Amino acid sequence: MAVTQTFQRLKPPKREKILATAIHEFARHGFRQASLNRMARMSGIAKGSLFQYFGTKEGLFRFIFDHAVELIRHNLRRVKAETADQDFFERIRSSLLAGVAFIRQHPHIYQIYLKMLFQEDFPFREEFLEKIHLFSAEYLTPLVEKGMAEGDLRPDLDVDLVVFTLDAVMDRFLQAYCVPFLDGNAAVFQAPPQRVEKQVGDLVELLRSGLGARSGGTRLAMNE
Amino acid sequence: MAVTQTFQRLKPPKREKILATAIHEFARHGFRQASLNRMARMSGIAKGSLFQYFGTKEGLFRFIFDHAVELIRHNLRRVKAETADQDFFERIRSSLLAGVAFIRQHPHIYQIYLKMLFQEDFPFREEFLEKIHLFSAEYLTPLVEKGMAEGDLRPDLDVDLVVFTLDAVMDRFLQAYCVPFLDGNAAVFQAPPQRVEKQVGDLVELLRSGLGARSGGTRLAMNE
Amino acid sequence: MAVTQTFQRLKPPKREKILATAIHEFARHGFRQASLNRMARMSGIAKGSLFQYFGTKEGLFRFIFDHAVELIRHNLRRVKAETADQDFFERIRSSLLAGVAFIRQHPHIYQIYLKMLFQEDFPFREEFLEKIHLFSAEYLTPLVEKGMAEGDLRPDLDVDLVVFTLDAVMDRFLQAYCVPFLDGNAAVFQAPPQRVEKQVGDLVELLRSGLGARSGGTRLAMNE
Amino acid sequence: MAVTQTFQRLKPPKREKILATAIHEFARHGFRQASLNRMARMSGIAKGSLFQYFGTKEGLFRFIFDHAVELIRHNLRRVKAETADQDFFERIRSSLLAGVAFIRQHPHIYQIYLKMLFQEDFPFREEFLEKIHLFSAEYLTPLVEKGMAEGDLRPDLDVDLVVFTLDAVMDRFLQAYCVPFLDGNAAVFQAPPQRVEKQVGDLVELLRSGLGARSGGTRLAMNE
DNA sequence: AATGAATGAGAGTTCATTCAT
DNA sequence: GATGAATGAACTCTCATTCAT
Repeated sequence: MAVTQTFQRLKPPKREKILATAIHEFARHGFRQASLNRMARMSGIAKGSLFQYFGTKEGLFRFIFDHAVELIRHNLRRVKAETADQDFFERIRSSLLAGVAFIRQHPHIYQIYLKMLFQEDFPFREEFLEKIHLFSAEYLTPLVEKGMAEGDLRPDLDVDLVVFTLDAVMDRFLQAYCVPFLDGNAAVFQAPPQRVEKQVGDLVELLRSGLGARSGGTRLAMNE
Repeated sequence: MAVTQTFQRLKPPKREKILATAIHEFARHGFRQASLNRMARMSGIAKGSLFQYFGTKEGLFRFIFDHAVELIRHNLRRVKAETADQDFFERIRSSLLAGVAFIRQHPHIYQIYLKMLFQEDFPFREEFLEKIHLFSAEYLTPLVEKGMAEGDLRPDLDVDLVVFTLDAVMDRFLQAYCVPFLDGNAAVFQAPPQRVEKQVGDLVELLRSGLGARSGGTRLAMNE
Repeated sequence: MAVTQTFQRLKPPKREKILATAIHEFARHGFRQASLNRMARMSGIAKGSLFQYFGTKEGLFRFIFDHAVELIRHNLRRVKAETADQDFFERIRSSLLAGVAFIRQHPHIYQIYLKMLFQEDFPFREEFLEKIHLFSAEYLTPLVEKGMAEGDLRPDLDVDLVVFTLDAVMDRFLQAYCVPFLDGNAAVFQAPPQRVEKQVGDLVELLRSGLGARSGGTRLAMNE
Repeated sequence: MAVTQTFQRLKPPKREKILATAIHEFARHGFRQASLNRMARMSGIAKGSLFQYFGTKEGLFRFIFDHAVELIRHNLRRVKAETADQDFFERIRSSLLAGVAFIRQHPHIYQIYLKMLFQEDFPFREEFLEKIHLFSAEYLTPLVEKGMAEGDLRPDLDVDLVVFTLDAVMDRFLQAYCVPFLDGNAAVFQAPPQRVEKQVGDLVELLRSGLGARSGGTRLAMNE
């Protein structure tokens, strides 16, 4: 167990304060460079207590990590359920908007995610990489399969390749759209809402014209 | 100048040894966590000498950085020139293969690149981000424009959106394909050559069917 | 605050030991050349602890500095009060003797004072120089003014010039008398007490004969 | 010998350059904190050469030191000779003005002098202190003795006490007047010439009224 | 259970000095 | 004789972790 009962039994405000401070610190500095000294100072908690609760720095990070995974998993499930009756490209649009909303709400967690992606000396990196494959494996794949079954997608496409491509494009869109709003210091994320609708819309239209069943830019052109 | 003449005048084997050790160290640990102590120990020189050569840790990194930028820029130019007469999608295929080859040859540089992408406290990160926009701005954009002018691409596409999509897909392909071969410790990159050809081929075919002039749309139109 | 509560809460013997060692070190070597390594070794504590207590080398020096300023200020006030009813030249004599006694009791602080006077790269040097002007401004000036008002001094004298001269002579006397007893290494200050009385006496008599009311100036004025 | 013949045989411009740079460096940073690296860089001379010429850092300082002592001694002798026919207080005035002129011409040497006064870890400090007693012993004492013999000074004065007082006052005057003009960085010494005449004049008048033959002392003597 | 003082290894950096060229 | 590359000790400072209170 990465965290003691002692911590779980703390009064919620204190627990939240510690959690928030730790997430903030790891988001700003990554794992190795994060300082327990700073965390203790900023959360007003004794340094020794942190060790009592989490054993080691790694134990604390483990706790944050699990917490974040849970948040994300829960979010994906919710979006999946709420969009079950939409057409394929609508679901993609909704997923992207949900992604932006999530990052807007939890910017620090997204920063930790970005850091973990390529920072090899994070602990659990292997496990982390496996877990984010959830997105493709558990989220996108069924979506694409359903989309093909229901005729929203061109029937000649390879499912895995489509999943790969969508994953790449969507992930990169989130990065391209959100990173500029992540303040280097804190988590100030305020993107103008009208712009994101437009940009997501354009991207989804491109995907639809390339992958959609009734697609084919030329034909549309000829029709006009 | 980030490096002294002293370093440039060293005997090549020694110079290479120091360079290789430094690249290795930065690739494994990022900037902040990289240790000049380790570098000195591993390259068999005195710690003080590193400072004589590069002034500061940042100076050393700057040197590695410029070296890498030069390597990449040179590579891109070469590929561009060598593929000038190919059709658009052939060029994309060649670019991807060249990318894989480059990473295979310089795995540590690729690791540093990946770390710099999201590790906020790298020095020169701003400059770095500007420089990798070269890829889109100076490399992909002209390619796409020429592809559209010569009728390889559907004429209804927005150039910027296509560039964004290609950038995302190609970058993610390189990550997806190459990262598993990057040993956490060192730079052991040995991917079976026949597989990369196949995978690049499949990806390019998907792009062609989605974005190519004679792609799905027309055929679907004929079907009706 | 230049020093943490941590330090203030230490058991007095340990606190004194650290303080004494630090004063000793700064007295011997000045600021830049003083070594926290040595201090830690000599006071038998860990190097890290010094930083826990004082934050930086400068913080430690700041603490010593404030401590010394307080000592000196307190001493001056005490002497001023205790000699309030004496005639001007008696007060000067008492001040000099008090100065010698102070240096005898706190030789290291006097050494630090001397170093700060002309060692330009001490921290707080500006502040320090301002503070020692206290001596002239807050201590000597009122003394001289009272001395003139009460007819102890020749009425034709310029107050500022007298203050300047007294400051110079007294300061130089303390240097000339005390420096030979300051061991280069440690703080061995043992001047034969009977000699200091004699020397101070002689000096004050010279001052009296030059500046005293019944001396030359007035008579010359009358002669003209 | 503190300096090799090699150095003495250098072409004068090079020799001067090295000397000037070294004086500048020791003036700015004192002995320990002065950096041979910087000296080598600023004088355009190889670091190794400095060691060839002077053996050690201390050897170099020794050379500067002797050079400075020679300059000062020469200056004192010149002033003494040039003022041989003046009255005592005129000579004091001339000496002060000559002191200001010397510092104006060699500000760096004066800075080194000030640093050596109280910086205990200068090499040769003992020897240095002995040598500056030259001023009192070889310069002031004969002046005072002659002044008394010729009736410029009150006959009741103790020669040593007068020498001590003059030494203190004159030294302190030079410090008080010149230090503000010594730029912390370089040696920019530009004091308005008309002011120094006035200030020296006032100080000398005070001395004359206190110590001069036609002042108080005689009358007191007559009173007895 | 909570604290925070103590620690020591390791970080980047500077520098006088040596010595092969 | 002149050079400047090489060195390693010492510097200030940080930090995760331990442990007595």
